[in-house]
Amino acid sequence: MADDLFKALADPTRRTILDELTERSGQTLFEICSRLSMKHQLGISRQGVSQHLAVLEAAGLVETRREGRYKFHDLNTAPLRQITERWPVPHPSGPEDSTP
Amino acid sequence: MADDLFKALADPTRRTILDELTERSGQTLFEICSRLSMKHQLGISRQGVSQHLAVLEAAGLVETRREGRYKFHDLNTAPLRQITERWPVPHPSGPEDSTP
DNA sequence: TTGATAGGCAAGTGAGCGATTGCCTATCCT
DNA sequence: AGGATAGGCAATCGCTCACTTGCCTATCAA
Repeated sequence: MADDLFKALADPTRRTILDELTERSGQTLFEICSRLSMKHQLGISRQGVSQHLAVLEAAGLVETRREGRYKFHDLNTAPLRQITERWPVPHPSGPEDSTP
Repeated sequence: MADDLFKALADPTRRTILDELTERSGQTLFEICSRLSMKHQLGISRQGVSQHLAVLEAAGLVETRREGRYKFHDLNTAPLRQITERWPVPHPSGPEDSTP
């Protein structure tokens, strides 16, 4: 359950994929591949990205829909709510509270 | 940076430790060891727990203070805020939205 | 000081994971 | 039909990581 979620977040490449889908949801595998190598200088194979997407999907962070030969990947951040529900985070409560 | 945070959350034992510290902050290593084996049936060595605590501390999720021969471990959930700041989570917006 | 308690350091081992490679299927265009 | 595009499956390799074992240091009580 939660295991899948945290495992999915554990990899930096997967987190970058989430960043890309945050910026633009509904991308195909090839689009994501291009972005990773262009914007992030990530030299990774198409299958590598595909496997990452599978892990993200297992965690519920990515949902997919097929249209013809295209498969679009949509972001779903809802599972992240589990985290702050499990370990309540105190309010920022006004100005920054730097620890002197 | 964020790497330490997600790596720390990736392990189920470490998440259980966070649960225990949520319930009762300021425990010592031995207290945490006892709780893990008692309440959670986790057969893990003291050094194992110690290493986990070090990882959690590197992530900023646990802060420590020494008093004599005791070292107390306090929970700090503030780093978790990064997560929902990075990938905004939509409001539950009223009643539960179960996916039928 | 001796013994007991609380914790730390370091090396070794086994399993899981990220990544690649090679080949295969499905859809679209001409 | 044929080629090109978009994606999937499976086996393999290397490396990180969790965990253990063994020994060492520091604080407190008798």
